[in-house]
Amino acid sequence: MSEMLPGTRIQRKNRRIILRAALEVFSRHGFRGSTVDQIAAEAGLSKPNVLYYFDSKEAIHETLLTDLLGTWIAPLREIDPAGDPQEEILAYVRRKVQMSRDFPCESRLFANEILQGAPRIEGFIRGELKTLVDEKARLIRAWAASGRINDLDPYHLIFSIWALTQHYADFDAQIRMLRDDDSEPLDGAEAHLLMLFRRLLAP
Amino acid sequence: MSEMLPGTRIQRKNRRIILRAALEVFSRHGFRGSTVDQIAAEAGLSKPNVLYYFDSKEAIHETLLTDLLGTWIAPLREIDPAGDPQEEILAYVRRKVQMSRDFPCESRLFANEILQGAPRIEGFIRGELKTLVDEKARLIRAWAASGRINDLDPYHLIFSIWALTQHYADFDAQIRMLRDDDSEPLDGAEAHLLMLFRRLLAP
DNA sequence: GTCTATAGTCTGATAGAC
DNA sequence: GTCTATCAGACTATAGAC
Repeated sequence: MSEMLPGTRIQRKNRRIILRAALEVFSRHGFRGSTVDQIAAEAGLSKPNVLYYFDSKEAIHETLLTDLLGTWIAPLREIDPAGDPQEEILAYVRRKVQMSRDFPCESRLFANEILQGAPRIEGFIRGELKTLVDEKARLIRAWAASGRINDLDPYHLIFSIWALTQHYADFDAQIRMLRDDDSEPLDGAEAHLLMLFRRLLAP
Repeated sequence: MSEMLPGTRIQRKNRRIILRAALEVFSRHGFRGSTVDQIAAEAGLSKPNVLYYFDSKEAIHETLLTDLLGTWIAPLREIDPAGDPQEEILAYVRRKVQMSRDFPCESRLFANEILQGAPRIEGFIRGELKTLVDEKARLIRAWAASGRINDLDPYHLIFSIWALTQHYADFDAQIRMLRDDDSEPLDGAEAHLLMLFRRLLAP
């Protein structure tokens, strides 16, 4: 958590500026495709100054990824076993749509990482994420067994939610080029996705 | 089309080997993140030899992208206005699943390009692809108006098909890490996706 | 056609003045 | 803390021997 690191107020502020700039750059070009120069320009600082606040380009990237993972996993964790099955899953879809709206760069940073084979977050995926996904998959299976939602493979259901919601952040460039109006694609998408999952989940 | 370029049999063969290797490398690390050294190693050739067959790293990447776009657009083009609406769309989903199965690297190459803002294929997307998508969107709207399928936004329907099918190629690394068995994720996915779209399209 | 050697450029990181 | 200057290594691309 970069907010809790020691340092003066100006130090913490500059670290935040650099992280924000680096997120913009890394999310577009990936780790290898990004340069410290680009990050510095985006942050409005000199290259040596960026490397004064972080030990290395790698350290900036690692900080971003680590900060991201907690945020990334939260919406799934919030699914409540005590709630109404259909409403809980639809609320999860809404939270994921909101994430694509509020954190498109974070979504692309994550996508870039997975596209590359997830070398830096393999531990997170096989550990924390897998434990949580397995737990929620058991919950969804139990809900299906009780007949309250359609009986479908819980893993493919979760993958479908990820695919559909993250697509609007990750493939944003393509979607905007294919649309005539300049309205936010996600506004129409939310209603579409909720309708889709309502139909899919109906017993 | 690289197959139609002039040259001896061995020249065409080496060009194919290089393109195959470059596809593997570019699809994982993006253009900037890939090196000619990596491509040469993957192809089993020396670095200068690779640059004997292609003018530059950029030229290899451009050849790959150009070759890809035709393949990429074909499944959508095949949707037949004269066919049964639901069956035509489900057949399209099947073709897209097959693409993720047969051409996962091509899918990731495309994803990498879009993530970066689609700088190299903006013309293709705004031109050829948009024309085709608009045409098929009108067709789907007409089908919905006739009451033969559920009335939904045709653009979001198409985006949903892209998101769900390509996810299994692009996020393959994550999906495999989250599964216990070593069966092909796409085998179960195809049945799941067909069920999903059958429910979504039902009038 | 394929190699070794290398030119020229870019990039990550550091030194040292202020 | 921030800058200019710069080094060391990696990278694309080419020259030239064979």
